[in-house]
Amino acid sequence: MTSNNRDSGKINGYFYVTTPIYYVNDKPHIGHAYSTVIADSIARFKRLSGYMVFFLTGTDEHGLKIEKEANLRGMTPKDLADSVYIKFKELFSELNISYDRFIRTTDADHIKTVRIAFEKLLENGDVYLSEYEGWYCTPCETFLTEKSLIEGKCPQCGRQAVKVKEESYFLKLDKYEKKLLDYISRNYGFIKPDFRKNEVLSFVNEGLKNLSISRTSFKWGIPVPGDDKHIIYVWFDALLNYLTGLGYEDFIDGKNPDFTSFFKSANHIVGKDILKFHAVYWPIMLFALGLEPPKTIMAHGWWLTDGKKMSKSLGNVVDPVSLINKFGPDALRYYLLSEITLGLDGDFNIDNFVVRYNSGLANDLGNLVSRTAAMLNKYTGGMVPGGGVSEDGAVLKTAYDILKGLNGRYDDYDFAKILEDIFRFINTLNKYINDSAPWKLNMEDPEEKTNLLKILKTAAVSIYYISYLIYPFMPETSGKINGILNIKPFDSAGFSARPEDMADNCRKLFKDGCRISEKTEILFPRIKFEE
RNA sequence: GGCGGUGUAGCUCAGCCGGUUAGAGCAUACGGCUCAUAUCCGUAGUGUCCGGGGUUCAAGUCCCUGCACCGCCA
Repeated sequence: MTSNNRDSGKINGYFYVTTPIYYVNDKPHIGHAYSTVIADSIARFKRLSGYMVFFLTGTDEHGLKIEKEANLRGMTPKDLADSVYIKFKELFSELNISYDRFIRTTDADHIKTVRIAFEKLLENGDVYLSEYEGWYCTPCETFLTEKSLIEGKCPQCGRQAVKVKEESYFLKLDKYEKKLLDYISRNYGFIKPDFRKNEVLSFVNEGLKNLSISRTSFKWGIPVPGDDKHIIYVWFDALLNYLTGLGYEDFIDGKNPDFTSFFKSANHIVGKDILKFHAVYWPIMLFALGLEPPKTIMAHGWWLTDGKKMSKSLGNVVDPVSLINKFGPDALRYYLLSEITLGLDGDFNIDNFVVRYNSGLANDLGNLVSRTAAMLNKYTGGMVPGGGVSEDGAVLKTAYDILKGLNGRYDDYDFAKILEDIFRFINTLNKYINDSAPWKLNMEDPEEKTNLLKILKTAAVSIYYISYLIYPFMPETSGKINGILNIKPFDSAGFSARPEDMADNCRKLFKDGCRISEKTEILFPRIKFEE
């Protein structure tokens, strides 16, 4: 699973990407698949570009909600976590998620990291013991201001808030308020997309109150070092997973030289609902620990079902596993990534899914590969012509133009645009084949033969480019295409190619021609609507 | 209540600093091809660019206002 480019001699930089860690109170839905696929795609692209990549995902397993749910089911919280965590792991395996580590907040090294961090902040005074008096929403584990209550109820969940007075540890937020504002405004691209940045800025501008980071009302969690009756707040615990995953403990001991380089490049992929924790509390925790904030917090939108928010009570929760079983992992990945632009919400609709599958994947891409392979086998005995035959310049220029803009598009997480470009290229190629009509050419005529070979080579080389371009989004399909072309897949050990290397790469690769495989697999069988 | 955003073809959306007949994909209709997964390619469209007012030689694009929807905060 792990792959980095340390040994390839072509290190292009460091890249650290994380998903949220998923709460184990319920099995995974399509939103979990979405965050994870985003992270996987960028991780794959960066690896392919020669970066040292570390990709972290995992599960968040502590907190009152888990304790309660476990009690309800008559099991221990850890047993509950074990049973749900495995479902996430299975989903990610079926989705071909190339994570380097799957972290659990119950892992021993994480618990140690949290304790180290807590003690450190206690020592430097950024965490202090005090007393909280006010309103509290038990299910949300959130302290509420009197003003925010709606008829005595929690504004978030609508349930009865209770008045509490208890001892609690607090994290100094006010101390770092200015520093945070400064950091956000000076670091373009820290919060993506941009309109979310404004929301965070206005939130911080209104002033931050110190954050309670311990609870005494339940047991399931990490106890405060030296003060066992306090359990560390689930968010303080959870956010620190991003440090554990990189080996914070070793870093503290001076045994982790890559830690700083990796963390500087951190990209946290999060849902819009947890942006505040990542863009406000997390950077302040890091300031307090003497670390720099991550490079980017990328907040994506939500998946709705037929226009409505997914919820168990509505019974409209989309199960990613059944979709994968029916349509394959890449069909789901393609749909998730192409249907949503940047940070906006998307609507999951199964009819639309099938339409997009048939028109884009089956008809355009799948059929292109299929017709090209068939012609090669029919006209040249399966040989892609070598260096003596040149490709059509206008067609390849389309590919070069996409490659030129690729790094920037990835920096913006603009996957929908990249896929749009790729599919425009696929159309260009289909049109090129139609217009030049190789089936009308006569192999016996020397001039027509030259032309035929040129057309087929253009198509084959272009398909290799397409395979490269779709690899981060649809790794399995890319692998199948390379299999048809008889070329090693893009995730072969030691292989890396930046977009700007691809032209050279292709020249070498096709210098002596190559023989494609005889039987060609249908990449995406058409789906009939009756199904 | 405060701040911000959105409203463009049947659907999903693109339209940067205002400038020729307003665009793309999907869906629809018709035509072409047969290498291919009954696939591919071409052509045709339709739009009071939310309503109203204003600035300008010129506004979907700027300003004001009304309506509708959405986000963050309270």
